[in-house]
Amino acid sequence: KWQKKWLGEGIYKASDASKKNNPDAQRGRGSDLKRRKKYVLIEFPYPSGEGLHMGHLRPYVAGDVYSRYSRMKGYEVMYPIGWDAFGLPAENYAIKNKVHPSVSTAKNIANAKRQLQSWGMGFDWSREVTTTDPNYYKWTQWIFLQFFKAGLAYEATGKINWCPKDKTGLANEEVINGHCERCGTKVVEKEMKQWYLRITAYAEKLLEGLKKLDWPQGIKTQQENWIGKSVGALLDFEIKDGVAPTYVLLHGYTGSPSANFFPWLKKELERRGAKVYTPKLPNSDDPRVYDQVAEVLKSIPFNKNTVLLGHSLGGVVAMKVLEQLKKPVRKTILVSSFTQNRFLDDPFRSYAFDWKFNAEKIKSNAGAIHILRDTTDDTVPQFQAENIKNLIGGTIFNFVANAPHACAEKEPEILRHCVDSIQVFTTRPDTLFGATYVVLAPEHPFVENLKSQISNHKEVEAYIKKTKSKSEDERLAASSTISGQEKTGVELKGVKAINPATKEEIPIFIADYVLGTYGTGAIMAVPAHDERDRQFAEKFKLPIANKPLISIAEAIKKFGQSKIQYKLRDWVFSRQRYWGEPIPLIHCANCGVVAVPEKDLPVKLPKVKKYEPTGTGESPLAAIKEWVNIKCPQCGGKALRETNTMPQWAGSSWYYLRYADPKNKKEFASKSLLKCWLPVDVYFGGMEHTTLHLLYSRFWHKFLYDKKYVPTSEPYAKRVPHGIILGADGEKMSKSRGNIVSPDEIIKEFGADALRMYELFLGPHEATVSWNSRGILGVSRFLERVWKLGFGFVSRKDGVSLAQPLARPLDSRPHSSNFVGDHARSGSETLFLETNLNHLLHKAIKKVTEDIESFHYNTAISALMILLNEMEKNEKSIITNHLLLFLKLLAPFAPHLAEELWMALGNKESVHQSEWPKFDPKLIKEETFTLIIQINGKVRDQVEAKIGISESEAGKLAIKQERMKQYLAENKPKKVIFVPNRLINFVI
RNA sequence: GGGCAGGUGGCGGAACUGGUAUACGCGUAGCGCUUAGGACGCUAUCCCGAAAGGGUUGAGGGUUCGAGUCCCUCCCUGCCCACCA
Repeated sequence: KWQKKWLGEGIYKASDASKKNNPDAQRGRGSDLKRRKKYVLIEFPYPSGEGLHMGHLRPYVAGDVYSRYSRMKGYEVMYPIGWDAFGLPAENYAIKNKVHPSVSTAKNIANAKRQLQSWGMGFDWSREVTTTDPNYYKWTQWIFLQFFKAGLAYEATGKINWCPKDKTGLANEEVINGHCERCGTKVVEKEMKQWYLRITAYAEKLLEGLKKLDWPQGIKTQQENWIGKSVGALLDFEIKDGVAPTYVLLHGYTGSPSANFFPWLKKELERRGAKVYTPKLPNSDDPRVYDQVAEVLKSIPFNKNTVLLGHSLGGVVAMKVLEQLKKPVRKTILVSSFTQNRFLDDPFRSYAFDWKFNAEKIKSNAGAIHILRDTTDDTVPQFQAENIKNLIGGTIFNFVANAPHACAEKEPEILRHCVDSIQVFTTRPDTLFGATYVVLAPEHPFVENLKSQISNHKEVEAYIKKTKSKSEDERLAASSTISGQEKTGVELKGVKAINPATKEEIPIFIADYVLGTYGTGAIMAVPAHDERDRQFAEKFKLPIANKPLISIAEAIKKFGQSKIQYKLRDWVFSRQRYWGEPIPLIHCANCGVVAVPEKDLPVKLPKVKKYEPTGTGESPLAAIKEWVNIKCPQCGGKALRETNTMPQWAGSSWYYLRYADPKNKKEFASKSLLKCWLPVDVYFGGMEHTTLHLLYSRFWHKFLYDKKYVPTSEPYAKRVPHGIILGADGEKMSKSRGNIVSPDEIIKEFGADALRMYELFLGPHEATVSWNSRGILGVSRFLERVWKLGFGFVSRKDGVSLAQPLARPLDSRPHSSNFVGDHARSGSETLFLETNLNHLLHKAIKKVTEDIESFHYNTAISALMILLNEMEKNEKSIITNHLLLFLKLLAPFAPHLAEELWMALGNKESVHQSEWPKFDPKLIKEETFTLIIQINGKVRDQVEAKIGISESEAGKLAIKQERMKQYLAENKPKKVIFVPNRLINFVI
């Protein structure tokens, strides 16, 4: 009854002050209030086929109580709700049952909505949003394009976490102990081209912003650790004989020896004593291969110690040169090169070029082949690296160039491949003198790099193979017993590194205790200072040199560069699945990657026949030719749509912004409304989102803030996390355990008020609790007693007997006591009792108010129970006002019962629109207190005393007590401690 | 191994900046009301003891007139991270 009425009257609608276009204006009720809004947020649910469960109930009830309370306090409250409706389950359901996800999603939403309303949730339904609604994801795509335009969304080839069951790539944050966060399947590594969001660019801001947030320290620390900032240095350990005597550097199409990284690289190599040739290739704007090759062969002497480097088309020239050589060179480095006529940035004149290669000849002359691929290359397609490898072999090295297509002035990564050196990251550059060996991660490119020089190459290969085949479980087992576990590794024989400080030659190892994904994948080992290095050194009988430290600044200045390293990785942002927001980009053969123009947003998901992921790394969208094939919006030429979709985290990264302005068609939300509502004042949610949603949405928000689209630097001012609800057996609720308690069933049996109150009464909000089905009887009885007290009072007062609308049959016999109506009362005795009740009520007002504000709902309910016990004892002296106050305190917790009784007492306006009571300090003041009398700190007696009693009076009063005689008759107290209004302690 | 949160009756849990440990509820027992009841009401319920009294907050030590609360050592549980140089 009340749920319908509340919904009909829209009592939970948050009104926008901005309609008056004046967000700072006085709002809400109460004349002393200024800018009083409360934005209360809960994590919007995923509408699954199973419906909402206890896990949803906890934060939602907490948020509901808090918003009802805040509304009564006079705040303009926004407590919105929506649906995080993209995601795998809907898609998997579609695969199985051939039902379009939008159909099942709509059904599930309707069901969840019914549930939420039956729980008595006071959401503002007029602001409902759904992430799968094109009107919503239009803006998700729009925000993505802002990232893209800012260079914070990029496509790169790299190893990513791949879930074989869900057949999709995962973000780092979605991998839990090597398993898929969603389905629990073991995650494998897969090399794929993926879209990334450059969250690492915001690492420092995300860290900095935490400081001023009113979040629990534990949550902040977790985010800090996840971002994992380390301040240290990059140091280069050159390899003995790592510098070749001769270098030949070949520039690319339209290039010259004075462009890009060439001058810098030449200088660096010459500084190391090498001879460097950087020929100017003829006709570089209209290159004819044989002219260029002839020029190189004519002017440069090649020998077995030559390193040949070609950038871009220079790489093609290099290959052609190799076809002609008589003897092999030492090494060939191909930077951003290719084997097909596939320049993307210019109509390249191909007629003059010969795209047939003598692969065998090149292979035999090239020496070690390094194929350097800039993963951000926008000129040469990424797959060209594979083309080269297929043609002539060699190793692909991925790196992020300082400018796309390696066009920056300095590209140290290229230098590193010219001069054989190992770069390490360390937080202790001051211990450099004590570095007695170097350790590489097994996947470190160096091993391939110096293959020919490593004498025990077979042994090394075997070790690498072994570590790669180690299962996740084995790795976990190894790492969980770190201290006891023997470290493994293999020395790379035949090569040595040079400690830049001592100039000593030191051995190089590979070992799996060094991670390929952190820092540079290589460390300098200082066994004297590092426990892990010491363990390793002891096992392999390596020297442990206790050398003096140098200053960090000096070490960095002389031997390297300072470096701040984060554990945080860029966010893998593409998924090879159907049911997600299409990434709004277009691949054009001429223009490269082009953003879908804003006017064409949203890029709607097309209808498909098959939802199955292909498993090849392409989304099912790739199969829809008529959707994929499109004209390039820039040049009008043939182009293809990006077929990857966004991860589920996309829609939830900004939904709280949309709530401020859910119907807006021109922008994702108007600035004035954002200014009106932001930031979210209280955000209720689970611990499991600490390093996922909470981090992602802070990142989006900070980006939007930098672009001046949102008015605050942080989205959520306060975070209130909650513990999980376990089954009665203390285990996680699950179908297989059969310990699931459904909120819907509880409502059927006990009603929504009992469900809500018991959930809150179970324990502290942040604690893990078990659902004990019997325990709900406690709050259920409490509510029935409230009912009896209230209706007994009303029927007595009005002389009518009222129907009993409770589902549970109540005792039909008349209540044992006799109520006295307001008007029938008189006399000093009842007045005294009335005052006493006032005292108790006002104490409860104080307690309940404070407890709600600190989210100690369990003790707030306990205070209500104590109050009810007292009111029942004094029920003859209850007046209407007492009951009204009580109902107000009860209203946030048990909104239905409170409303029923409230209306029965003759009110016209809902209790939820009434004003939260203030306690009167005068009424709370106690006149007496229990003076505790202690001997040597042990309680021996107690006596009632007046508040404010002095020490000497208290002493006299205490000594008078009968029981004190045995202690104080013979001994004079050595010392007396008096705590005013509390205790007196005699030390004897 | 690291970080965070904890360890209080038969159970869920209270206890403000050190000041009556066990609030509130569940369960249990007795009584009342009942044809009966797993409904309702009343009473009792940390342990030992007939009582006086004594003991008790994971274990042990310390500071203090006084410690569940502060300090040290150790044990255990949950969550998160995990060889991050």
